[in-house]
Amino acid sequence: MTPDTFKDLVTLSREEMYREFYRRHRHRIKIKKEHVAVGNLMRISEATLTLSNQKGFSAMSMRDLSSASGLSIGALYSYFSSKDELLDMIQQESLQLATRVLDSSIAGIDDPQRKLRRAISAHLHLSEIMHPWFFFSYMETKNLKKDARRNAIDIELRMENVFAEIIAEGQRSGIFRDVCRSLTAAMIKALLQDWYLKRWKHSRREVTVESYAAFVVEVVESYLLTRSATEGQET
Amino acid sequence: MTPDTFKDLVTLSREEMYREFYRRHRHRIKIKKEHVAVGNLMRISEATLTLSNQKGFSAMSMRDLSSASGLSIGALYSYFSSKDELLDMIQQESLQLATRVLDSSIAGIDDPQRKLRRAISAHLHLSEIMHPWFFFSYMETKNLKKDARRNAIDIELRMENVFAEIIAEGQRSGIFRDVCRSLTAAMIKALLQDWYLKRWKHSRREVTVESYAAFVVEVVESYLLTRSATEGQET
DNA sequence: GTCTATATCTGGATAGAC
DNA sequence: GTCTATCCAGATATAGAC
Repeated sequence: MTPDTFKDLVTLSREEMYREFYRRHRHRIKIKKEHVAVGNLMRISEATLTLSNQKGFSAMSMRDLSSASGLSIGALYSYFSSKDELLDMIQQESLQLATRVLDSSIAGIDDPQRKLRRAISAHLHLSEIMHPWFFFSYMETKNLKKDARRNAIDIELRMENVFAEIIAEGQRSGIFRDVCRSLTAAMIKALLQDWYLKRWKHSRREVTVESYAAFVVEVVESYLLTRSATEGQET
Repeated sequence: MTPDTFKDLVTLSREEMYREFYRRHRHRIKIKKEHVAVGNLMRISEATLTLSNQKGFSAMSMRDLSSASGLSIGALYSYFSSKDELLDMIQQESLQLATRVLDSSIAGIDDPQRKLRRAISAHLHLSEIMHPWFFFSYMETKNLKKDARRNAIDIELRMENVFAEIIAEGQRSGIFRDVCRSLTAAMIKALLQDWYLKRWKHSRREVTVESYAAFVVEVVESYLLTRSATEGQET
């Protein structure tokens, strides 16, 4: 998957994405004209992400959000009924989108090694495009209310499990060594998360998504591939 | 380094540690009787860490802190002059302690491979004992004021650089392959951080510090060691 | 649908008694 | 050194005009 085709896959939806967002949360939103609601949801979400990622969601006041989004405080409350609900909506949306895109990115691939590479690359590219969402989701999870937090953790574990499953397939077909699947999957997740959590560091060093993806694949494969497979791999 | 000797190395200081803490920040603290100040600083810090790590520092109110620490609000302000200063004090303390312990843990070791293993193990054990401090430090960095944040980032990079240096030494002496040092060091850091950021996950899976350390070493070495060194390594 | 104005409450911080 | 009482800025949330 080249970055461009991937970017197309996701960006064509930016307009669409907020329409989906609106539809999924229609029941809590007072505004009924779709095109109005979608446009404002966009402004609200983007302002929330920017402000929260700078100083944290709970330190962002409604006044801040009002002036950054261009809507009055009163208007904001037509889109959610409390600040906590806003947190919830954004969190849910980002998790849903991530799982949906990832699942579809590996659908129909059989070869475990290709599948693993694809999953890594897709996750990195997605987090690149959706950077503010991923960062927000990670940092604010612990500030969610109990139920929502449990849900977020569930989804995170399910995503990690996608990697564990791929590794299991590779082990069954004999191309991956017999290492601990859950630790290896956790390691991959940690490396993927580091990309969006420490983006300033990587971009200061002029590391691109592609080169980072290549690096992660190299590390993971040097650990996972059986010796014979490794030798078959090399230049 | 066994866990016990390491634990001893650090825990003998819990009392001591807060005395150091007090001395380093004496200039901003109004209370002059050392034994009083040290005891209260302990209560204040521990309550702050617990509350902040649950719901975030900015969501913790002084009233929360007052009842959790057992000191009145008025008394709290004898130990710091603003909530931000409290954040600062704890952040600084945890960074200082971490660098100090890490530096000393690898001092005097020459062999790069042993040095690398030792640095990894020391970091993991330290973050295990000081878990709340590490978690706090990571999560609240972005909420610091500009100067303090820059300082925190500096220290983080310097710690990462310790790993890069070790790798460089290993490359010079020919036992490590010629891979990108900064990416590899960043990877190690990410894996070390994952240990304290996702501790609930690892402990639910009954992964111990030792087994996690062994895993990280295995992954890193399988990537870093030259083929001949690897074969020399194996069973 | 959106705004302005405002009610109500919570937060950080201080003053002064003990 | 510590506590209680209190100040007041700034927070969330609502009401009602447009």
